[in-house]
Amino acid sequence: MRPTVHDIAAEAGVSLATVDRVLNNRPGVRSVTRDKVERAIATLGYVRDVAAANLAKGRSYSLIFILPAGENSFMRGLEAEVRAARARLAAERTEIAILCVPAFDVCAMADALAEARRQRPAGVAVVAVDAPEVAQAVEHLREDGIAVVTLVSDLPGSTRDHFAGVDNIAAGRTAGNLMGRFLGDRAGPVAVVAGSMLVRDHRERLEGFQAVMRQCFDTRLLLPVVEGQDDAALVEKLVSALLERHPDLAGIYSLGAGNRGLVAALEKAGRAEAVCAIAHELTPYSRTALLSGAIDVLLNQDAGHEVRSAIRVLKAKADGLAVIEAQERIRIDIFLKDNLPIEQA
Amino acid sequence: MRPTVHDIAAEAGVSLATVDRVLNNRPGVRSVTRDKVERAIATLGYVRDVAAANLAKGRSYSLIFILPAGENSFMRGLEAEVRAARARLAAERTEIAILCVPAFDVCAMADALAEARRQRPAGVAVVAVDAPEVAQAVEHLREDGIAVVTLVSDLPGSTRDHFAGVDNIAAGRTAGNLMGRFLGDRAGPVAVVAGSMLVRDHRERLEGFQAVMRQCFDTRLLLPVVEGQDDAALVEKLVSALLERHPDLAGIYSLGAGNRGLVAALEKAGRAEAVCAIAHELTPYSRTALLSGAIDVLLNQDAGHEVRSAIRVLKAKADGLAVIEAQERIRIDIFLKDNLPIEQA
DNA sequence: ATATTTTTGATTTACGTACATCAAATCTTC
DNA sequence: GAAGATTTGATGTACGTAAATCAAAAATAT
Repeated sequence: MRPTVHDIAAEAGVSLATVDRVLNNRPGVRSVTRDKVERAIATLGYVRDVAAANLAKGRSYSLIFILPAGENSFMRGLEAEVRAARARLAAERTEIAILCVPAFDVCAMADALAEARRQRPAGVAVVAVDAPEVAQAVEHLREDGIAVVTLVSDLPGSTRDHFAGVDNIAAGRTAGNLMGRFLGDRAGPVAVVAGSMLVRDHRERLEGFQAVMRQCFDTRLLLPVVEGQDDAALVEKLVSALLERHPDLAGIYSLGAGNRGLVAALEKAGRAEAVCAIAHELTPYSRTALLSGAIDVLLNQDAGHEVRSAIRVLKAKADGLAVIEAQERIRIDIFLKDNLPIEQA
Repeated sequence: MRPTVHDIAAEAGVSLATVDRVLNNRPGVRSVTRDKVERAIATLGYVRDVAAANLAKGRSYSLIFILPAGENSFMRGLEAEVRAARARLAAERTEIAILCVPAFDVCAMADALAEARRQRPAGVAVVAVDAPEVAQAVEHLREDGIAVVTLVSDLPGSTRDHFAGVDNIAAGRTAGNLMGRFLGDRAGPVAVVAGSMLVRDHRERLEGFQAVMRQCFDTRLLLPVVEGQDDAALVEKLVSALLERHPDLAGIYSLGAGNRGLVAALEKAGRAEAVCAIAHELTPYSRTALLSGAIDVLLNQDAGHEVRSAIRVLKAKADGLAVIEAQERIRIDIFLKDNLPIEQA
């Protein structure tokens, strides 16, 4: 049987009230007495029952998630994961509210953060737009003792408690390594399609990709980056142009969204097989393209993991507890058609 | 404020006792009354506070982990993860005991399972040896209503509740795909080093690897499998022989343990760079080899994830709850030197 | 209508911890 | 050794649910 506070009191030869004073370090205990109690705790191996403690304290966690609106598949998947987590955590004194704001809109995001602050939650998770106004709004939250976690996209200039997302430089490097090795001695240049260089993730992926290509595959010609604004139609136009201009194009690294356009362009040109395509994020579209061979490798961040990690960290930070960094590291998934997880309904 | 059972009683116009009868489906409630209560639950959006319920019930989970003894790096890492989880879960009414049994010893494992059964835990997690006696012992546990999860290595002939591990056929296919593409047009045969064909994981990895090589890279000569018994010294000897016999050896897939031997052989022959090596499990040794270039790709299963997943599933099964399959799927990590996680102390 | 069974209400205790109050005991200090 | 301050004990209530008891009410059977 696990020891309780009563057992500690008996073992230490003090009253329950004194044990309580020691456990919750309240004043009015002589150090000799405190020692006695602490020794009893150690010998009996007492650990506080957090469930009972939270019940007694009436502790509950209210969290707010701020996500970009719009029809980005990945972001909608992320939202679905937040909703799933909310349903599960309803039974565990944790309430989650979701705020959707227009994508890439600095003012809207700052406003949403201010609104979140007004609601005085225990913590806020935000897919951050990398702007000073947003960093400023995060500071205000932190000043009010609200835990803040950035999700997917970080905000390095701020004092956010934690970033729940992948190392995008490493992701870019990985893409570079795979591209270089997959192409081997095959001739032809490599193109990079980004969403926008204004977004931190994309800049970092590009940086990593270019670094590896320069370092390890320096004979390979790297074409200038084109920006598709994460828009499928624009991406298709740009990639079609690339394919036309470079009949010997060997590979394409698509580090943003809009993969539908990439695949459409490749297939219309009849070069889906010939060109080695590496893209990001597993969505219904990219899954199909991977299986058909139009895309060769998909790099992915698991939205479910990111959301669950963000929640764990927010709760821990709200209670002033340490987080296990190793457990909260979000890994870069590499999917080939052979290790694609079964599609879920 | 979240509604409580009292609120339900008030809303439904019945007593607390009746609400309790409905919630815990005890007998003695007319269906009309039951409906009233259920409607109140729905309208107020009541969800049972599991922490309070478990406290009241005095519910606690005792789990037993059965792991192979020996100096296998991966298994010791797994044990460390179990210990870490035990320390964390002590505060959450979950007690974990660890039983180590000699590796690959069918009798010892059956005995351990019988011993576990005697202790009447809520659940048992076991790194299963694939043998009928073990499956039989698992049946006995299940008959006693004890939840059973296989860990890392499955036991398909049994009625275990769940398998917490990776799809090893997919892992083998992934290795095959990467090997084929990394080698490209380079000439030379590919060798496979297994631990033992008596172990299910290894058989499955081999099956997947061979299938992809035959299917997609059929011009590549695949040498007959050699078995290194997961022993570094033996692996070194076998790989050295392979290197000598095949001066044009292009690649090696090591699907078992003993990577120290693999790397030693490659380095002594001065062919660490030239030969494309794909191996399994991230350990301090394999990490070094990946960074030095001796190993080109590491496939890994995250022991921490597997342990935490096993615990979640065991608790859910013990309570007769459903598990979220998507959340419990253990992914195959693919590590290149570029996406290797920071080493933890 | 009465007897019998079934359903419901009212109330209490318990789980392990937090927190508050007030009295009693023990220390300081002069 | 008395006055004051500090430390400790005893006790009660609360959190939200589970589970039990016994009485009261309502339904059903005779």
